[in-house]
Amino acid sequence: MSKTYGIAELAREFDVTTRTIRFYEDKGLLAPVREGQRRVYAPRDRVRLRLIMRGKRLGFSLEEIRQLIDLYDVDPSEVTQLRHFLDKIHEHKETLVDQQKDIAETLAEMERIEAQCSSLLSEKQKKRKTAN
Amino acid sequence: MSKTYGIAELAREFDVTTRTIRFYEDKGLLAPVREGQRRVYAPRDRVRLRLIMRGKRLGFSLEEIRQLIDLYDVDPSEVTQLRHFLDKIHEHKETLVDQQKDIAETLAEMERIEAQCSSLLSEKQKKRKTAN
DNA sequence: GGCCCCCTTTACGTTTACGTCAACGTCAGG
DNA sequence: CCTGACGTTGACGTAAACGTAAAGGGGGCC
Repeated sequence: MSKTYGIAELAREFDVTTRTIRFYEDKGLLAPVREGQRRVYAPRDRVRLRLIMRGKRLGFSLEEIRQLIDLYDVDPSEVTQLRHFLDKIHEHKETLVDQQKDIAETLAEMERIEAQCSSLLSEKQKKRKTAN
Repeated sequence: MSKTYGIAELAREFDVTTRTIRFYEDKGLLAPVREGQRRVYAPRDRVRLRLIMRGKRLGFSLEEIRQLIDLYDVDPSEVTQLRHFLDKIHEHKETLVDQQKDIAETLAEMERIEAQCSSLLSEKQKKRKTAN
C-alpha cells in the first residue's frame, strides 16, 4: 500500500485551509477516495494539489487549472482525442512562453531602475562623506 | 505637444472596456488629466495601461500592480525611500524568478507529455498503414 | 464521562474585478 | 432641430475563490 493523507495533513503541507481543499474538490480538481464520510487522499491527489498551487502562482483560474490537470490523465486510446490534446498543449505552451517574455521584460526594467537607483544612492553617500 | 488619447481610443487599443479603464482610475492605477469632465490621457498614461495589462497577464492583483507602477514614479530624493524602494524591487524580482521556475517546470512536463503523445500518434499511423 | 481533535455538510459573507443599466451632458453632421 | 457618437456619474449585479460560523459525528485517552 502506498501512503495516504488526511485533509488536515495536506492542508498543513501546502499551507491552505481544509475549506480550500474541499472547494477544489467541489470544482472537480480533486476526487479523493472516501472511507465512510472521510476523505482519503492518495499520492496522486497530492501531486494534483501541487499542480494546482503551481497553476495558481502562474495566475491561472481554477477552471484553466482543471483543464490543464486533466491533460495529465487523458486516456491515449482515441486518435482524435490525441490530436485535440496536442492542440491544447500547444495553446498552453504559447501562453507560458508569452508569460516568460512578460517576466523577462519586467525583470529587465527592474534591473535598469535598480541600477539607476543604486548609483544615485552611492552618489548621495559620497556627498555625505565629503560634507563631513 | 505630445499626443493625447480619449478613453474609447485606449479601450480599443488595449481591448478592454471604458468601464475597466475608469475602474483602474478608481483604484488609483491611472490619473488622467481632465478637460472639463472628460478624461484626457497622456502617453505616460498609455504606458501605465500597458504595464497594468502585463501585470494582469502575470497574475498580479490590481493592488500589487499599483505598487509596482508606483515604483516607476518614485521620487529619488530621500535616501531612506531609496533603500525601501530597492527592497521592494528585490521582493518583486524574487517573485518573478520563482514564476520563471514554475513556467520552466510546466513547459518541461508539457514537452515530455507532448513527445510521448506524438510517438503514440505516429505508431497508430503506422498500424493504419500496414492494415491497408 | 468529559475533553480534545479530526472530520463532515450546509449556508451565508467577503473581496476582487469588473459588467450592466440608468440618466444625463456635449458636440458634429445632415 | 434631431440623431448619433462619445462622454460623465451612480448604483446595482455577478463570477471566482475562498472565509467563517453553525451544528454535529466519531475516536482516543485519562
